[in-house]
Amino acid sequence: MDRRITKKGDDDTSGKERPTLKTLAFMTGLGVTTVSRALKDAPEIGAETRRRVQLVAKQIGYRPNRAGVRLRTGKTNVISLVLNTEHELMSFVSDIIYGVTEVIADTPYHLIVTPYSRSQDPLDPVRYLVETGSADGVIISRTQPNDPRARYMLERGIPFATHGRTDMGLVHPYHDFDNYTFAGEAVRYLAGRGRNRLALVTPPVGLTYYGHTIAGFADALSEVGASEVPFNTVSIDQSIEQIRMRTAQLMRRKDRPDGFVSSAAAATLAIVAGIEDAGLKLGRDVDVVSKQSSELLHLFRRELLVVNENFRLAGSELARAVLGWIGGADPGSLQSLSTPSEVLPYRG
Amino acid sequence: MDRRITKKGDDDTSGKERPTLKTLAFMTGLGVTTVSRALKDAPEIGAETRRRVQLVAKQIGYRPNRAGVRLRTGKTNVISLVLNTEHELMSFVSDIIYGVTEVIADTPYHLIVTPYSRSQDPLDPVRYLVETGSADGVIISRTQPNDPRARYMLERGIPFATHGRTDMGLVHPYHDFDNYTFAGEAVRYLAGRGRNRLALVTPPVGLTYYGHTIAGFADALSEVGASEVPFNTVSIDQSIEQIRMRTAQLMRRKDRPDGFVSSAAAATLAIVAGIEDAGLKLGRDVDVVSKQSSELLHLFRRELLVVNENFRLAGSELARAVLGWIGGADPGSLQSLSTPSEVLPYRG
DNA sequence: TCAATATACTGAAACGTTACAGATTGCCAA
DNA sequence: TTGGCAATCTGTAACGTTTCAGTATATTGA
Repeated sequence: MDRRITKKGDDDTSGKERPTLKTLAFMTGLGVTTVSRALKDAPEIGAETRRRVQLVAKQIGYRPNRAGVRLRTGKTNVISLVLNTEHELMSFVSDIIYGVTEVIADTPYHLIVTPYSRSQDPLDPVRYLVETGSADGVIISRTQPNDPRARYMLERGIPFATHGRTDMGLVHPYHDFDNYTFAGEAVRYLAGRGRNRLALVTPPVGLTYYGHTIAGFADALSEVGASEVPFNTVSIDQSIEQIRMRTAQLMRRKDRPDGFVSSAAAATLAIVAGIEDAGLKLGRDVDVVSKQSSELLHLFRRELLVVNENFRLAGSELARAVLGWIGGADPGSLQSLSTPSEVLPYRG
Repeated sequence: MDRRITKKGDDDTSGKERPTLKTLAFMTGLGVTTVSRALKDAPEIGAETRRRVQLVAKQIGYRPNRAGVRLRTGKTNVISLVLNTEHELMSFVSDIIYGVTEVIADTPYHLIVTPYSRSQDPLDPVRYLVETGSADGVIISRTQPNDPRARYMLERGIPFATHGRTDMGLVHPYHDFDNYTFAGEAVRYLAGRGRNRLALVTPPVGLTYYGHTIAGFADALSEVGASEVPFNTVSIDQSIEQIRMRTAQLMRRKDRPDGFVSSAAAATLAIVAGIEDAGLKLGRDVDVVSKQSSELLHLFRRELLVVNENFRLAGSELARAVLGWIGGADPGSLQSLSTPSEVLPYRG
């Protein structure tokens, strides 16, 4: 069945059909080739012709057919955001998405979301995208120091950006939050309040920023002369209940910490619940510094100390980076690091 | 510049190139037409040929080229989720996305996210999608009783599903949470605890579920003989600070409410903050029943009373609905309503 | 036996775009 | 005048798919 409504004749300018190059060619009396080139400012088209074509195109609202372009050139005008469906339950995903869409709004690009589940190899969705040529650029998160996805995409020459850095001696665009500084500042702040037995709620083991975080934590600890209370059984991608229970256990011991540094807001809620389960009071018995991506923690407990991480910004930076690489920029110049805010106590 | 690496000859089965129908045709010794039809189980293809083609296709990992299909047939294999970038900051967006992706995972469909900002006409992105033929199906939220987007898509004959119902006498797929029942149950529960001066934190005025919510609230109020404390200056898409401030003002008045029904978790945080700003205590001076989409409110204050709304389910249902309509099902049969959980107090 | 018919397959055209290899025109130098 | 060249423009083919209108072969009916 043919979708077209008008009959086979080529010369219809009449109907409701979407205009194509052929339509423009007919209206201007030029050939489709000329029209095509005029629209992309090719040099061998006369200045007046060019203006004329572009005017008509604007008037009738011509938009290139994506399928045509994609079939002919391989260019999809698609950026794919690859997301883990299990871990990234947490809200910040929508912030990243909005950050990305903000940047690509004025471009011909579309954003497609490519999910994968815990059980899958994280490489699967990336391989799919590359093999089927479904995107011009890819954004991945949950980046690892030695990340097979980044390695694969570098090999295959497809532009991408990672949320978080790698450590493979390979250069590619990324955006990262400076978690080394975050953890360090958190420790220094707690030390400033006289806390000196600190526990760290780490990012997921294996991700690059896990390393950054524990390094910042450890370095600052020795700098200020505080000590670490090991809390290795907990990381932020565990369930709320797990974290809460483990925290309560920890806080009932005599050698309990008097300060926490938490890498995620959701985990912080659980930490606080655990602290209170153990009958202790936030701000008196223990202080908690936590990252957050929306301004909610101070509503939760005003004693909490927060550092803001802006995921919408991350999304924007990542989008800019991929687009930059697609546009031919040097990958090494498309790396950005976001500096943590100061540690912020509640200000009434 | 030609993308292809191998030379012009048509008969390459050698290289790393992605297999096409032509490749399959060459390998099987058939024509491309036959291969095409064999792959889609057309009746005029011999049973053995069909199996042979499908086997080879599986072996070499043939996947139809989306651009080719789209150009020829107009089928995009894309579902678009249209989102407001300003209001829907709140976390549940990611849940919807994951719900959608879960359903389309085993289909050839991709999910694209089409954003629009507050300033824009909500119809704009929908018009864009339809005019450029960018999607086979659309999912919209923030549905209004008389929704121009739904009307437009019905006119243009493009399958869609709405998150929330309309009230235009037109039939189309939707998924909705039963907010009438939610508000009613909340009132009854509060009345059961002896609360009889209740305030409602409404959904955004103008959306369909605003009406459902206030109706459920009002009906239950008169049923149990409680009275409403007007709180019209507040709705859930206001800023945290606004809600908090207004709540504090309200709670300092002598005719303050002794119960709240809140339509969103984020607003509830602000409500509680406002209550406490006024020096009152949750559970003693006032009770709050709130919807939530993740299990966080009980961590926040255990005195809170919650009702769960599952947005991941909503995403799945919406996706199923659009796919169903695309697949030719009766739109009227693709409507679903999700029943609220009971009101849940904290259970240690 | 012959025509009608069913079965299994096929080439060509088209969707909208861009790259390639011309074609046409005018102008200038020799 | 003529050859050469630059400036503009154009037709054809190709990307991978599906549909249309066949063709070739076997099967059936009388």
